[in-house]
Amino acid sequence: MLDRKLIRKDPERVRAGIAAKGARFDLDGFLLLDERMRDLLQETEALKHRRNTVSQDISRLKKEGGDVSALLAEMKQTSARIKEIDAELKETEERMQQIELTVPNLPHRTVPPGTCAKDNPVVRESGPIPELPFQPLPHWEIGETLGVLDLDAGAMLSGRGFVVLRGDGARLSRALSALMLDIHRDQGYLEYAVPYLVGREAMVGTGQLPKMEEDMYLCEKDDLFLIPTAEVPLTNLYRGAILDGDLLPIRATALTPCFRREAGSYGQDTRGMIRVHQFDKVEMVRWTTPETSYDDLEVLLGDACAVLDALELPYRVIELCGADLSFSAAKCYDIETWSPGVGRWLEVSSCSNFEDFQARRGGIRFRRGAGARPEFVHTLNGSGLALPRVIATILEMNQTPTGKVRIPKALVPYLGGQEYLEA
RNA sequence: GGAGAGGUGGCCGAGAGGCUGAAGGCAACCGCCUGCUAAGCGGUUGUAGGGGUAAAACUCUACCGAGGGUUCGAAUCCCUCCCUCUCCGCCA
Repeated sequence: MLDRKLIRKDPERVRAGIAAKGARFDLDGFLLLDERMRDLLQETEALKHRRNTVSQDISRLKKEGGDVSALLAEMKQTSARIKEIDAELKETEERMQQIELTVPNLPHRTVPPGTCAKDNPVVRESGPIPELPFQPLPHWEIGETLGVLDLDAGAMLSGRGFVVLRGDGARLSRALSALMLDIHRDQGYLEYAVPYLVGREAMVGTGQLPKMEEDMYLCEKDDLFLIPTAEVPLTNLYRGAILDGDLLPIRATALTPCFRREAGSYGQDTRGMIRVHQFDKVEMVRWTTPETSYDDLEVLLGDACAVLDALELPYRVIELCGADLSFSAAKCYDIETWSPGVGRWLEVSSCSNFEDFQARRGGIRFRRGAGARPEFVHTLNGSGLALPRVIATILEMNQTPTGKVRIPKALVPYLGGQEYLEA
């Protein structure tokens, strides 16, 4: 949610920011509603003031035995009028809130302009991509041959886009999760285990609702959503809270499955484990102050890259241009790792600063000291990392001509000393 | 799922139609005093929104779990919902 005062005071800046994201918003209509709302507010508040004072008079006069019938009659009318105005006020306010929930966050001034993914500049590369001295296979072939990946079983159980990991594949996934969580714990993140089903309010708080409802799995009986990312339960942990400023930045991490309908993405990236409806991901969230949040974003990005460094996987960091930024983000870096089997860069992490956009929606604030006014925190999150694509690139980057797959050194202890995956 | 109890400020806790933004206590902050520490004394301390201002000051309105209703007037009466606790049932 944007600051209503900002929309009021600097509509052109809002207009420009939304345009940079390639979104549309009837700003003028909103401003009209806002003006109407304030007119109504003033009228009803003046009437309420009158009612409050007259009510006192009535009480006093009654005690003195005076005649209050004229005042009662007047107040009856006044109250009726107040009721009318308040009804319209409520409706106006609700309409404004509905609109506000669909207005995207504004991009930070440093966000590169652009209209599509091609305009995302590469801002960092881990190093040269090692060339494999033979024709690399895609992970689904390696996985099926080793018996660690069973796509048919996934499709049979739940349909296309669901995968089954088997034996060392499942163990590799578990080992990766543990490694990632340990790395982030060392970086100062508190580990959580959170619900995978959340209420509407949580989804509105982080910005998935109302706009992205079609992409979410919903358990209708209980009106609970399957989380698309641990960002939702984690960020909402502090919904409505006023945090102690001295404790910022607060850091949290969690491993959860993520559920995404991926509506409308049929035909794209459908092979193997690249785009699936359910996948495990380790997520990091930071709550911080407005003045430090962009430093936090760089730290967060580094915290995510550290996982790829540990796994010895080549990667690059791209910065999303305006049009490619998600609804809630003000700035975002994607980390991509190289998949020699698919011949493409695969996104394994997205690190974003939401500034106070989510904090406004969820009412997450902090106080700089005793007696200071509460201010909205800035929230950030980043994947650290999404598992399936990491598993895919490990299989592909570490494949050998004999069909074995070398396990990255950092993972070996998590697999009981095992150094290779083999059939 | 059934039965009961309850949700009031940072916390505890009174209030049972008007004099209550809310007693009392605790905590925090500021000042005084005490040669340390503790105690003591005085004062201050909620949130949101509107108006106002260069910014303040100031001012109005709302807020006692949420939403409706009754009334000139609701923390207080009525209805609905949510949450917490206790007991019973069911279940990994």
